[in-house]
Amino acid sequence: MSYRENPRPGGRSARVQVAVHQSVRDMLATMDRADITIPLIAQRANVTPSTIYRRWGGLQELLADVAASRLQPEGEPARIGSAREDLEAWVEQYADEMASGVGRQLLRDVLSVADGANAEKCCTYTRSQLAILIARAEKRGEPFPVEEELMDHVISPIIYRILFDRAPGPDHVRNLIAKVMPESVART
Amino acid sequence: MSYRENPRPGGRSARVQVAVHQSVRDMLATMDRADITIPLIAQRANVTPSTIYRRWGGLQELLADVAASRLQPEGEPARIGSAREDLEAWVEQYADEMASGVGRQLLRDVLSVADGANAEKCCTYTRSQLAILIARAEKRGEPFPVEEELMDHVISPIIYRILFDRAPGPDHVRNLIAKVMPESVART
DNA sequence: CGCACAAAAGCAAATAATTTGCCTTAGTGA
DNA sequence: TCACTAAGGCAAATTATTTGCTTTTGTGCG
Repeated sequence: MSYRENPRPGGRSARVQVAVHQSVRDMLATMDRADITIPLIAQRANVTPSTIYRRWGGLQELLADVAASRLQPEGEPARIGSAREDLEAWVEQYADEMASGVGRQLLRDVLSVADGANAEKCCTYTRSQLAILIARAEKRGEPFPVEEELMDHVISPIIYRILFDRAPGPDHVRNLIAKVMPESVART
Repeated sequence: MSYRENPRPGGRSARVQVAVHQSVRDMLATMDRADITIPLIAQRANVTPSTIYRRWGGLQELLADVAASRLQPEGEPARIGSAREDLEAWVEQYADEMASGVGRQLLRDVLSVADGANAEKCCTYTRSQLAILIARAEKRGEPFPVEEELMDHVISPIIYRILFDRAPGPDHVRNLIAKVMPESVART
């Protein structure tokens, strides 16, 4: 009565997935999210609603799935200058993206589903971007915080504020970074 | 076509609210959340579904509302010993509650709605508990972190991990606290 | 005290979404 | 090429949601 596993690479199943995701992205971009319904998505993607219900379960799950794929980073963090500068640039962009209306909504979508798989995915994406920055610093011999510190003391505060409070300003973001950089331990 | 403002103190409106909230709590405690529907809640609360739809808008909003009220702290942080000990005890309990299945779900519910009012509420609750701890420390002349530091470097990492990753263990929580305590600035 | 008013609830019909059983189609591998 | 299987289509049945209209209930005023 319901069959959704991970689709085989090139089959019909995969095409449907792409069409449905695309349809959702289009709709998210052009209409009010409250007006998005599965029958509408299905129509635009040229599939029947029952296909979507069987594969995803419901609107929330579908939105979470789409959101997770949109939160996947598109490339490596830019190379600006020192490892620290790279980090600052990347984090600032990350914070801006997540704090934007769209970003916020993606975060909510990803979190609103009981199955934490999508949320974990997006944490993994972030870690892997940070890992790249850390590797660069190491290669160049620059002192740099470890991943855990960055996650706990830079990423977490940013996301927490975005989700529960007001988005952090650029100065605050820079401050968070300053605090975890190995040199600047001194601080009251 | 829809009338939901903040209800007058003692009226019928307030009674309905209590009944509906109660009904939701009961159901959350006894059944699978996926089986909870507005018609069921309405039946148990002895109101009609349309009342709920008009007052809350939908299931997500109602769940978010109930979740926010359940996240409200019930009393002051316990007095254990030093300000730091009080903080440790409170944070540990907080982390445990939030990391539990129920807590996690409450967080998700509160976040899953576009209107951030409920999420902000729960951030405010946390701040006010911390403020109490800070005030105690000040009164006793014990050195203590400021609110912002606690929010950014203790609460945020805990909640981030709970939402996106694995729940932090008690040792990690203690570590986070150790880092923000004014004495223990020294650390690589 | 009782009356008029307004806000919110009830009711029920109309609409829309979701679920499900059964059938068809398209990929897969022998 | 053929049989097999997983996934999609279709349509009927079920549920949830919306909405117009009516009724109830608290509130404040005379």
